[in-house]
Amino acid sequence: MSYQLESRHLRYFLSVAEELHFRKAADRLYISQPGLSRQIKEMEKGLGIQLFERTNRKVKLTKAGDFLKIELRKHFKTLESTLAHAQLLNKGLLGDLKLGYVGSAMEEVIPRLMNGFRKSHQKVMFNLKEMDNQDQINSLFSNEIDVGFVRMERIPKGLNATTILQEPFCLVLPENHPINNKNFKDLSQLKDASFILFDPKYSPSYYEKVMQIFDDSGFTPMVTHNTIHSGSIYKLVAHHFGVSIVPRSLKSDHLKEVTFIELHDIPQQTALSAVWNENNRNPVLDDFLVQVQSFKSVH
Amino acid sequence: MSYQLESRHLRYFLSVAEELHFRKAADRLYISQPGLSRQIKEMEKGLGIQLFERTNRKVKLTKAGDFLKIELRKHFKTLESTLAHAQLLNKGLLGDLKLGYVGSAMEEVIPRLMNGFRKSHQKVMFNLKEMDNQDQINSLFSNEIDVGFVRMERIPKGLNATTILQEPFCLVLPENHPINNKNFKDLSQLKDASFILFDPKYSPSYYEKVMQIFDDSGFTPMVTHNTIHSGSIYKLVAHHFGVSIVPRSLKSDHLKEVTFIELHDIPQQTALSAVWNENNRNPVLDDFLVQVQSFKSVH
DNA sequence: ATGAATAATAATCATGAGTTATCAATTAGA
DNA sequence: TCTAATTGATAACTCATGATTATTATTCAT
Repeated sequence: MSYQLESRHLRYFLSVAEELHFRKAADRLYISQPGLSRQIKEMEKGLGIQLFERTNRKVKLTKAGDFLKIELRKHFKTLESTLAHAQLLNKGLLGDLKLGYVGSAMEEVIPRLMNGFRKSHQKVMFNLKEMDNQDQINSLFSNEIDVGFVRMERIPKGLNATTILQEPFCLVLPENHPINNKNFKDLSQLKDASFILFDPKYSPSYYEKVMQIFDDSGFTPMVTHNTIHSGSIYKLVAHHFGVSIVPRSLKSDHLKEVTFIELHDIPQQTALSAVWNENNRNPVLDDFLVQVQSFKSVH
Repeated sequence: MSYQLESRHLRYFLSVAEELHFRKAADRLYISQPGLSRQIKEMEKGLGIQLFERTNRKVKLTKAGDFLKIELRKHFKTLESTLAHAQLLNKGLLGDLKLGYVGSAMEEVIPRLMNGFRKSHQKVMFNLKEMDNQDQINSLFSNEIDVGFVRMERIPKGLNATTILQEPFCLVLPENHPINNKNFKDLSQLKDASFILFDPKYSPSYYEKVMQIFDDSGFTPMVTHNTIHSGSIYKLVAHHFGVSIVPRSLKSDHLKEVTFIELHDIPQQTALSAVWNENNRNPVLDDFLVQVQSFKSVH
């Protein structure tokens, strides 16, 4: 264990191998010639390999030396690119980001965020998974996802959150329903209707808030169907299985079979929040959260 | 240029990355814990990469650190095998050896030498080329071949040589020739015969020696054909184009159409020599020359 | 609270990389 | 056949820095 080969030896060796001249190589390395000679000698002795043939006037590579020159050059090249790669990873310009989200976040928010983010982070890969609120919270604690997009009032301790959108609710009616934007006054007009709502398991606090709306309107709705997909809700509404209430971000102008009525006059709104684990050390996360902030400032 | 990454840093980093514990890693490296901490910190600062997440009680790899752990391990592995390869090259256990030779050397000598040599040097590749004497000498000086097998008296200065075989000449006669082993007395019996001899250009000194034999026998032969291939000589002799004289090593018992008569009673013999450039630094050469010496001691 | 575990800091030491000065051997030119 | 120039190796010494010891700060377990 008396000798340890260091990168320095390899660098020095390559310099001499390229110059085939100790003085010139030493100049190039900004060290003195005797120091270089000593290091090369030590390397030769340590490896048990004759690297150069010195004829007191000429320096020549041996077969082993010539082989090493070629191989070690490759070696430094790959080391260099490995380090460059690690630096990108460190800066968060390379890596992956795992997102969980409730379906409505995929309508607008996530595509927009990703679009802005990839301008500066082309090499970051996104892993996307639709999940209910509670699964997102669990996955955030176990670091299975980096950011969650949830609809919930109170974020558990240990997680950080920021509100992305604050939006009113929308009533969803079939196209030719007697109530429309013109004659709609308040929700009590629908106290006898069947309601199709998001599954309370998907987001209990969201469900609770919707129920508050009915409370304020003085009736308890007849909930006939539950689902977690807005598309399913619209289909059921179109086929007269009932009416529904959804966040405005799920409103779509492309649908002919259903109409939307925004509920401006009630105090309830629903918020979409981005949530993350404060101990998450994924370097990509920091940059992504900056993107989230700039998204908020625009909307 | 203030910071230089050394192998030491990489070794230390790998140790910590594997133990995830500075004390244990330091023990494994036979250095003190503070020294290790300093080196890692220096490496992190130098590369501008956060390698570990230290929470004062736990050490954890960052994404970049985890990536580097994997890559640098590979790195050391390849470096190791590169050095091992170079060591083999240095010892002459790996590499190539270029041989030039006159045709007769391929009958017995070269196959035998190669056979013995490959027992200890399986990985050495031979490059074989039949050449006339002068081409071999030139190729030795220009290092196009490492060893030559020639038939010549005086080896040029700058080359080393050793005699491998000293052998008598053989008369070559067609099968049913009036002269045979029984009634042969001396060469003057063939003073009226046609002779087929090796081309003097192929080996002038060899040719000169054969001519001395005729001189001593008191006649000048009628040389009707020249060739450089013993096989051609035998064919021509078999078809009664003439008789010939060849080195004993070209005698073959498998040939039915020609007979051989060894010329014991004349002073001339012919020598096969191995020749090499004394400045040749091919490490395989040294070991091969040892093989040549041991071949001589057996014959 | 208390004590054990762990990494970081501070101050000091000592190894060995690097320096200067010189030599020995070879080559080139007068 | 002398120099003079070139080039790598040696010897002695300097000093930068890697490593050590002693200590602190923090956290975790009891």
